Amino acid sequence: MSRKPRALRRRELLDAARDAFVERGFSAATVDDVVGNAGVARGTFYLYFRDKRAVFEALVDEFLARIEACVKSIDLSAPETPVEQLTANIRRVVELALAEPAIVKLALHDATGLDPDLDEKLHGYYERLRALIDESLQQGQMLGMVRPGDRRVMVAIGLGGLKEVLVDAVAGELTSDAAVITEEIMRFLAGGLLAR
Amino acid sequence: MSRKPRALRRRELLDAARDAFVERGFSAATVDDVVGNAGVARGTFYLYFRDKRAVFEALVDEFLARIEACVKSIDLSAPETPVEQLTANIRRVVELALAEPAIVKLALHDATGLDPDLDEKLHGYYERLRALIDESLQQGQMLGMVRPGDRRVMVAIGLGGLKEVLVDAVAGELTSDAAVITEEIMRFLAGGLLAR
Amino acid sequence: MSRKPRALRRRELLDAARDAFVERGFSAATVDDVVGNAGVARGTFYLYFRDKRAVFEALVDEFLARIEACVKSIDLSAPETPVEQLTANIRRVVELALAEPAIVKLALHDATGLDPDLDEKLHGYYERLRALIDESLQQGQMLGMVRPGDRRVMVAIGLGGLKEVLVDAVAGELTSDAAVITEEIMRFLAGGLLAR
Amino acid sequence: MSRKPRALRRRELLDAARDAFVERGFSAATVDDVVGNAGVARGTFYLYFRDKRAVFEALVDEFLARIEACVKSIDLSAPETPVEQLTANIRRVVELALAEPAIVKLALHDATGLDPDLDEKLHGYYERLRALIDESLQQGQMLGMVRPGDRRVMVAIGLGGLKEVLVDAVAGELTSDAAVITEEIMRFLAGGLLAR
DNA sequence: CATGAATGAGTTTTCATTCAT
DNA sequence: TATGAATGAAAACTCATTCAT
Repeated sequence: MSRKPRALRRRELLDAARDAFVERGFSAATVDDVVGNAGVARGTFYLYFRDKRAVFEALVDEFLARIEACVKSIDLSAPETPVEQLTANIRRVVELALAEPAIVKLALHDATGLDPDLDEKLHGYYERLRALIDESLQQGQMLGMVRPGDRRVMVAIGLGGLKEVLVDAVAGELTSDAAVITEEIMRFLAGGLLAR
Repeated sequence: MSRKPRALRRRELLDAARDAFVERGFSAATVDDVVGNAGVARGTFYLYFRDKRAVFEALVDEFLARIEACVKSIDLSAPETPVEQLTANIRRVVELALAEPAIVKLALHDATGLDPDLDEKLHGYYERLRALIDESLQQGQMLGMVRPGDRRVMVAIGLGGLKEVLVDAVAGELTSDAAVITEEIMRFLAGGLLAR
Repeated sequence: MSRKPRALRRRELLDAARDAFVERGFSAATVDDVVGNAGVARGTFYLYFRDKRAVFEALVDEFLARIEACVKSIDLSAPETPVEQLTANIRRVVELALAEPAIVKLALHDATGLDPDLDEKLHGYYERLRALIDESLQQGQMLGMVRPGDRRVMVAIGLGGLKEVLVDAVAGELTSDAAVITEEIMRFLAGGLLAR
Repeated sequence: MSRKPRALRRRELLDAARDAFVERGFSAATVDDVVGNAGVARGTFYLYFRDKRAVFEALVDEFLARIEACVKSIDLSAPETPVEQLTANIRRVVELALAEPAIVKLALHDATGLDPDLDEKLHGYYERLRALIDESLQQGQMLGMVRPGDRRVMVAIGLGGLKEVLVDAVAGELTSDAAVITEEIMRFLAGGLLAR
């Protein structure tokens, strides 16, 4: 009926799908739910996405691209100190997550174990993120700014901790103050949990 | 066919289900896969479990019970120091995870977003675990052994970090040496990542 | 886009449809295939044909009309003998078939069992063709040029044999020499298969 | 509901499918039509056949197997003459066709152009039948019992004629007397159509 | 005339669950 | 207890056709 520019209709379907997935979970949500939310006919969905998995993938792609855009490599020649740059990176990620709670829930919480292909894709993204962080840690270790240790384990803890914080934050179980969360994360990174 | 003690048959079905779920994911795995693995007829499954969700729940229950059994409250009057007790707790969890990789994958990776009821159950478990850790942290803070800070964020980071380490470890992306993993975790808790 | 004379556009669509139907079969071929071959938009198709069946029908009509044009009634007062006239008829049909293999495949091979209306139409054509041949046979019998016998069976064998020869010929399983095929058919009609 | 032996249920579904296909044509008939005829639930169909094409294929297989069983190789050392044996072959085929009109309609009339795989299968069957006949003709030619000529064309005419006769016969457009049809076919083979 | 976005009825297919044997 | 045939609700997906632009 209402002829819309292709990109706009696609956007509507993405948003409708996001809502449907958040509300019912990816498996339980049906294409019917999605088109119902979008207010279009069933067939229209397939004009824009091959299948249900494809929308999900597009949503995740979109979110991960935005996450990646938040993370700038540490620049030693910049006026800000490396720790300041790291803090800024984390803060941007936290702010993005708080601004897009629905997608965080989807991408970090619901996206795994649904579909082998999708898992693989997510795995690839994580690998890239891990590599990025690993590299920074290595640089930091060489400069004596990061303590020595098994970097893969360090990355895993850091990334896992960050993910859980984000998920909990958007689930409303934590403060919604990005500054507080960021500061707390930095304290963890700087000194662990134990007093000395 | 072969009349087996009820408990044994149930065990076989649980194991068969675990394998099926790990291989194909909970949604994609069919009851047929499960009974196929177990070598019994379809109807038999329903003599032991109400439905497909029930086996999954039983598996998760079982695993979480074993996790909880690993975690002993810190006893200040014990001969071991609190840090030694914490280390032992973490080490037991890591060893359990490495011994039961399939279940880790299921419980920590796939169990989420499938079914509102199940999600709630898992959430409850996590809440209990969180409360346990939170309590310990509080105690530690009062004793001056844990630095001050927003405990909920501290718990989230710690738990998230631990989960990710376990998932990565069973995925074979990390060392399989429980001692190394435990030590690395403790260093993180003790001093964060940054050198000083 | 390119405004073309109506008849030309229609011709393009007919050819595009013929190709699509030959390649994928009538049922499997989609209107999309047709307009794709023709290089026009989907809607354009419906400016020229009521529906998918209509193009098919138009193609079959066209072909049957050309077949009928090949077949001239036997004229006893003509300078050529009846057998010569019959031979010429058959030869023209064979030549047409060899010149339009795609359409032969469609009209004789695929056209059937698709749609009751279309079936009826084809049946009507065959009836007319049968009647034409039957009439000639009757005339021939009266003149003593055709042996006696159940004319309906005779027609069926002759028509079926001719169809099969044409289908096989365009399928490349027989010689493509119209003269040879025609001669062989005439020998069959003249003396059957058995030696004497 | 009504538990039946597997083979019986399968038979019922085959018969139901045959009826559905004859009534509506293969493309138009739905799995729903089939299970409706059989009086079972939709899912039951898929317990016995992979899909719609599979039942059709099974029906055609069955019919062609029966056709092949009708055709005995000509045995020169038998007490019956070769022509008598040929006549008996043809008569058996005609009788089978008259006894199973529905399947004749399907296998000879509706089966082509629906599905490339199915077409190929049918084509294979025809090839075998053709080879069988070709061989007999060759033998006959060597013995001087069959006149010389392009055997492939001869086979095509014979087979096409036979098919058309059978289709017309079961369509009620010809006599239903197997003896008459057989005799008429033999006269055609023996002497063609033209008097001499 | 031409376009192609939108429609939605119509089919196929899967699979958790039941229940007669 | 064990079996596995049967069920049927539920989804995904296709595609001929329409119609606003």
